[in-house]
Amino acid sequence: MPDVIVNKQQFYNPVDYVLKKIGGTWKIPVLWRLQKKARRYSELQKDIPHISQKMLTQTLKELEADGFISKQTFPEVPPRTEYSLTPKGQQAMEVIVVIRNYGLQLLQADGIDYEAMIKAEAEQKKKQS
Amino acid sequence: MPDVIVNKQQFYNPVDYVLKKIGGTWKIPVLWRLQKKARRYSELQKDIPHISQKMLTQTLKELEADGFISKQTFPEVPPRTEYSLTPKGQQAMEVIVVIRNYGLQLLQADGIDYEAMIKAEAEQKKKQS
DNA sequence: CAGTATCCAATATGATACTG
DNA sequence: CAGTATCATATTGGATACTG
Repeated sequence: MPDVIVNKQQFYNPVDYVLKKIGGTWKIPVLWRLQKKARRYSELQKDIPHISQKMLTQTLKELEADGFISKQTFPEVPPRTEYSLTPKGQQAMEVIVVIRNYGLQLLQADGIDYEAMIKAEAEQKKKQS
Repeated sequence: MPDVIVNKQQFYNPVDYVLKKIGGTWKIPVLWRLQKKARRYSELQKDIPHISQKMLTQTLKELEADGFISKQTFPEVPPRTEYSLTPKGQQAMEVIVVIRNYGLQLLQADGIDYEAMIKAEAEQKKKQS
C-alpha cells in the first residue's frame, strides 16, 4: 500500500484516511447527535458525557473544515449557533451505523446488552423528572 | 449513551468499542494481510511499510488476545510461526471492507485515485524484478 | 526467526481561567 | 452563549539494543 499525503498529513491506507477524518474519541459522538436535527453548542456539550469544552470546539472545527458539518449563526440576542450535518456528513453516518451495529454485536458477544442499558438509563431519567 | 467498562477499559459507545479493538494505526494493515492466507511474522514486517518491530509485536498480541487472529508455532529449525484470521477476524474484515470502500470514495472526492496508485506501484515492482 | 526491554518524542486529551 | 488560551497529563508510537 502506497502512502498518501494530503495537506501535509500522511495516510497509510484508505481506512487510515477515514479514521483520521471521523475517528478519535469525539467526532462520532458529535456526528451521531446531529443525525436527526441541528443542534447548538451548549446542547451538544450537555448531551455528550465527559466531553470538555476544548474537545467539543476542536471537534466541531475539524468536522466543519472537512465538510461533514456546517455551522449557522443567527444574529439574535443572545447569539445562537447551530450545527448540522451536510450531505457528506450524512453519507459518513451510513458507514458509522455499520460500525456501530458491529459494535453492538461485539458487545453482546462479550456479554453486554448495550441497548438494554440505554433503555434503563432512559427510564431512570423519566423517574427523576 | 452510558459508559461501559470491560476489563478496566472504558468505552463511551459501541463505535468506540470497535475502534479500540481494531482501530489504531496498525491493526487493520495486519488484519488486511491475513485476509487470504496465514503469514509469518517476518512476512508481515516486510509487507507493511513503516511498521516497527515493537508495534508489530504489540499489535499481534492484542489481536490474538481479542480473538481476531490465532497463532500457530511449528517446532522446526529455525522455528516458524504463522498468524491467521479466526472466524471472528473474518467477520471484522467485512466491516473493514465497508470502511475501506468509503475511504476510497473520500480519497477520490479529494482528487486521489488510490487504486491507480496501487497499480502503478505494482508495475514499478515488476520492472525492477 | 521471532521476539523483549528501555528510553524518548509526538500527539491527544483534560483542567482551568478568561472573553466578545 | 459560544467560544479562546494556557498548562498539565496520558497514551501512542519510534529508535535502539539485546535474546532464546
